[in-house]
Amino acid sequence: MAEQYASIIIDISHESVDRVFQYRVPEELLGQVRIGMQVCVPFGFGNRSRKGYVVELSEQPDYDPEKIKTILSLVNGSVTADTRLIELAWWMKEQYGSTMNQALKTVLPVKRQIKARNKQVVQSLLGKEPAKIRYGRVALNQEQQNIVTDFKEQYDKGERRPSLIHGITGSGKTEVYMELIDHVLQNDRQVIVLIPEISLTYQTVMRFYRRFGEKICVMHSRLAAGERYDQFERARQGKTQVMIGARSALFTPFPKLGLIIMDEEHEGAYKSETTPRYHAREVAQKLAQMNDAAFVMGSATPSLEAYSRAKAGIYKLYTLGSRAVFGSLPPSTELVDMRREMEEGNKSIFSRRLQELIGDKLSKGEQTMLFINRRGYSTFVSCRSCGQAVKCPHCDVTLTLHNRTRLVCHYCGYTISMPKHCPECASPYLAGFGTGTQKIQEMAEKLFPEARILRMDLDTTSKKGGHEAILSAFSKGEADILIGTQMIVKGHDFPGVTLVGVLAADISLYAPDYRSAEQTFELLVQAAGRAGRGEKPGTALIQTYVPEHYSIQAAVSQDYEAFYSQEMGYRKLMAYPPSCHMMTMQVAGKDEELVNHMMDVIARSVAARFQNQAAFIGPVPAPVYKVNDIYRKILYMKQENYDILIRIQKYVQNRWDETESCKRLTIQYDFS
DNA sequence: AGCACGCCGACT
DNA sequence: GTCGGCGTGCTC
Repeated sequence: MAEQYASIIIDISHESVDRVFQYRVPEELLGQVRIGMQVCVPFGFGNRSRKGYVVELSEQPDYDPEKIKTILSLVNGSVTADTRLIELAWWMKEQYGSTMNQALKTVLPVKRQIKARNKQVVQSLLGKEPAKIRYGRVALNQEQQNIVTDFKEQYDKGERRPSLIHGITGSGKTEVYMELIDHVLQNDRQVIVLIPEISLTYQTVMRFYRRFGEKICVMHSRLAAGERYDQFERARQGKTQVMIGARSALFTPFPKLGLIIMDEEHEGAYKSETTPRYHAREVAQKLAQMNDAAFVMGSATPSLEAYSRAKAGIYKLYTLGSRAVFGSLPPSTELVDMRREMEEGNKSIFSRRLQELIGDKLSKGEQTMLFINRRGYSTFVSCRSCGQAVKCPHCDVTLTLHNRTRLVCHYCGYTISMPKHCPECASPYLAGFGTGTQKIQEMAEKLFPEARILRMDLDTTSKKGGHEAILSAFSKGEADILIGTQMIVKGHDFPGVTLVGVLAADISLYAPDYRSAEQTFELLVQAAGRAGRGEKPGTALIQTYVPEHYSIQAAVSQDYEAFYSQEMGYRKLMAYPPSCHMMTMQVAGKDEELVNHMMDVIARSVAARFQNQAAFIGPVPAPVYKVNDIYRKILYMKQENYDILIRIQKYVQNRWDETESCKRLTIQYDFS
C-alpha cells in the first residue's frame, strides 16, 4: 500500500485552527484510519498530543512533506455523532461534487465565537405560552392506527426500509408522525423532524410543543450561527430529544438518532441552493442508513422521485385516504374555463361563478382564500407606441409594477418610480399588463366593498412580524378574504375557510422547467386542500385558460394516480428525472464573453471525452440569462447511471476549476 | 487553544 | 545589564 496522508481537523474550538492539517498515516495504522474517525496527533511546538477528526484521505501530501508529522494513535470507541457527520460530509462531497470544505461547512455548524448563554429558543418562539398545556392524544382513525401499528412492528424488528405516507390534505399525517416519534423516544433514541421552511410557523411548532414539551427544540433559519451551535450542543448533550426544523436540522448531532421524519416531502425548499446542492430527501436517507434509523416521508402530492421509488418497492407505501377531522370531507372542486368567460363578455379576472361564490360566503360569514401565484400589481409595463416592455438594467427580466407607483425587479430588487414616459421612445402611453396580488386586492375591494380583505405576499410580510400578524388576524376571523401568493397555501390550517379560489392556475405551467406540470398540480391540490378544513364543507374553484391540461384535470378530480401516470409517461419519453438522472452545469460570471467562451470550451471537451456516455443538451443561456449583472450559461447532461454524471463532474472540476480563466467565473453543478 | 517570539519598564 | 509584561502569530 502506498503512503497515506490524512487531513485532520484539530479538536480545538478556535477560528485560527478551524482548518485542516495534514498528517502521515503510520504503517501500522494503514487501512485502519477512516474518514470521520478520531485520532491523536502531535500539535504545535511542544508536539502536545491533541485529538482530531480525519476528514479526508489522500495518497499525495498537499504540504511540505518535511514538515508533516505522523498520527500517534486512534482514539478508541471514537464513533460519535461528529464521526458520522464527517462521514456524511464525505458522502455529500462525492454525491454532489463539492469540495470537502464546502461539505464540512454545511454539516458541522460554525462554532460559537461569543460565549453568551442564550435561553431555550423554543421559549422565545412560543412567547408566554404556559408549558403545561399538553393535549391528551387525539384518537386516531383506523387508517392512521394501521400505519402506526405497522411502523412500530417494523421498527422493533429492525426493518429500516424508508416509508412514504401518501395522505390527502387534512388526513392527519402530523398525528401519525407524533405517534411514531413517541415510539422511538420510548426506545431512548432521538428524532429529527424536517419541515419546509415556509411552514416553519407558530402553528406547526405549537402542535409539536404541546405534545412533546421540553423535549423538542426548534431550528429556525433566522437563528444566528452561534445560537444554532448552542441548539446542536443541547442535542449532543442529550438535553433535547426531538429537533424540528428546515433541511439543516438534518445535521443535529444526536448521540443515537432513531427516526427522521420529512413532512411535505415534495417541497422544493428541501433542495439546497448553495454548494453542495443536496436534496434533504437523499441526505436523510443516507443519514438514516448510517445510524440504523427509520426514515418516514409524508405528502399529499409526493414528488415523482419518491412515488416512483414507492412503486418500485424501494420505499414502503402507506396511504391515508380520508380526512381526520370527524365529518370533514375533501373539498368539492370546480373548474372555470376563462376562455369561455371571455367569449361571453366577462373580461374580469374574477369569473362570474367565483363572484357568486364569494358573495355567498360573505353572506354566510364564512371565509375565502384567493390565490394567485404572482405578486405586485401588474406583471410588466410596456409602451403602447413602440411595444417595448420596461426591463431591469441588471437582469434579463421585465420590471413588475407595484402599488401603481414603483417598478420593481423581482430578481435583484432594483426599484424605480413608475416613469411618465417610455424610456425607449418617450411616448407617454405606458400601460401595465398582467395581474398580481395587489391588483386582485384592488378589484376585490371594488367588487365586494363590504368585505374585509387582507393580502399576504412577500411585500406585506417582509416587515418583521408581518407574517404572523396577517395569519393570526385571518384565523381570528378579522377578515373575510385573504389574498396571497404560494405562502398562503402551504402549511396553514384555517378551519373557517370554505372557499378557495385559484385565479390563474396556468401561470406555473409555463415555467421553463420540466417540473412545471408537477408544480402546478401540487399547488392546485394543496390550494384546494385549504378549503373545508373544519366541519363545514369546502369548495375549491380553479380558473384556467387550459382546462384540458392533465395537471389541471387531475387536480380537479383530486386524482394523484392519474397525474402520476401521465407525468411519469412524459418524463420517460423525454428522459427527464426520475426516469433518468440529470446534471446541470452552470457557468456564470460578469464577463459575458468569457462566460460564453469557457462554456463552449468545456462543453466541447466534455462532449468529446464522454461522447457516447451521456446525452448533452446545450450549452444554452439560463432561463434568466442575466441576473444582477451576472451572465449564466447552462449545459444539461442526462444519463441513467448517476456515477457517470459524477465522473463527468469530476473531470470538469479537475480540469478547469483551478485555471486562470475560471477564477473570474463560477461553475456550479446540480444533480437530480 | 496554547505556546513562542518580541520589544519596553523596575529589579538583583 | 536582565527578568518579565502580554501583544502578535503560528501550528501539518
